[in-house]
Amino acid sequence: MAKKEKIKPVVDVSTEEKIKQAARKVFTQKGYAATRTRDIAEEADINLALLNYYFRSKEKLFEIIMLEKLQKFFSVLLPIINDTATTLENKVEGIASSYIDLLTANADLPLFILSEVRNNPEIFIKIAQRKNFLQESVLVKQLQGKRADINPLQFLMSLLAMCIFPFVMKPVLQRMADVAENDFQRMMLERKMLIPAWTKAMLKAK
Amino acid sequence: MAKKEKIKPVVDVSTEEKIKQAARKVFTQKGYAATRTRDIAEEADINLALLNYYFRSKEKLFEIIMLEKLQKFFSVLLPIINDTATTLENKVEGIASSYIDLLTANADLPLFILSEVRNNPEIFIKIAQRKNFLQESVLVKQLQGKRADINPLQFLMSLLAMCIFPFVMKPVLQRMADVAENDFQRMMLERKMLIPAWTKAMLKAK
DNA sequence: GTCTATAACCTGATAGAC
DNA sequence: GTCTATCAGGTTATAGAC
Repeated sequence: MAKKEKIKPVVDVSTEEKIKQAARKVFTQKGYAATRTRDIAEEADINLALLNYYFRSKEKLFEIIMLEKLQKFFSVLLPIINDTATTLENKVEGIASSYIDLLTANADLPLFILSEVRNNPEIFIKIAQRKNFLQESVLVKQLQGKRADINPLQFLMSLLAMCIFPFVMKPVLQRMADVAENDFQRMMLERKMLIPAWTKAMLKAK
Repeated sequence: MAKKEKIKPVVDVSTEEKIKQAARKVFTQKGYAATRTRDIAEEADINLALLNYYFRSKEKLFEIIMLEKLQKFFSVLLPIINDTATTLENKVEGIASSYIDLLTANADLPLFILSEVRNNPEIFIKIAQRKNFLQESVLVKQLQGKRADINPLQFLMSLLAMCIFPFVMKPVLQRMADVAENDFQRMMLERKMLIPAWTKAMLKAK
């Protein structure tokens, strides 16, 4: 349980939580550098000084939000790829389904993480539990058992690409391909079926 | 006429060009908001005032660089997808090969474009020659001829994802999967073969 | 805990000498 | 065209009253 409030009505959250919610929104939308603490204060409907009272600095607040977001992003992946009870096909379905659900509700999450990691690689080390958690995963072993001739990272990268990239491209798609919000969501739902079918075909390809 | 130099030795470029080169580097590395005009001036090894003398403002300079980068990014795609003389398979090979070459030399190009478009959608309209240039392309028609039951955008999105996403993920990969620069480049070369094979399998999948 | 006022600093841009 | 010096405005952060 991340928070200690017993029952917290949605209409009356603590000031600290209001600031965090606002920070989540503004940071992910605009990125660290383009965000002013005033934007966050205004969004949270609180006084600017309170931000520093609760979080000391913009940077400290950002770090909290970023760690949260990284956690969110990877907590989808980790339990699935190391599940010894499921097949490779199950895992692919699970990853596609969970990521598409997560990103449908948080479309700006991947672009936020990726662009901030570029400017701030250090923060990324903090959450990376251990290096090579991908290569040492059950999924990779299953992959190698099935197709020893395929570099597992190549496959994994394509799988993640098909799940995540559409959300990174979303702003572009909406402008260059006239894809409305409805259409986009329908397409992402369809993707939950397409990705397992396509990756299955990829693993059969010679 | 922006410049009058006929032949310009690499060792002695004009001040204007030095500023542009520096701007290309700093803007793509850090993004618009995190870039200070002082960074660019320092990188270009010129006086800060000269930046404004030649380009009026940070924003104007950025616009020039961004248009250049968008041009670069889409000029790979446009001629290929509308070539009536090539097959669908040829087009996939061409896209994979050209994008991987382009991005190997300009790895931060996609993340730069994608993250700046988020903050500044207007500039994007300027270069988008016409909407729906994807849907109206020869490639989409060929796709529909082959598999009328597949949404061409779904296929195209996966194709571009497999070409571009690895470069967006590159900073993450290098930290979470311990992929060195050499390994990464080898993988991208391998991808030029994998993508045609995989997309072919995808189009056969039922 | 919350507010107002302000300090301390940074950044884009320009004036004016050369 | 290029430089130094500086301005004007904005930004983070804090001091101090309530």
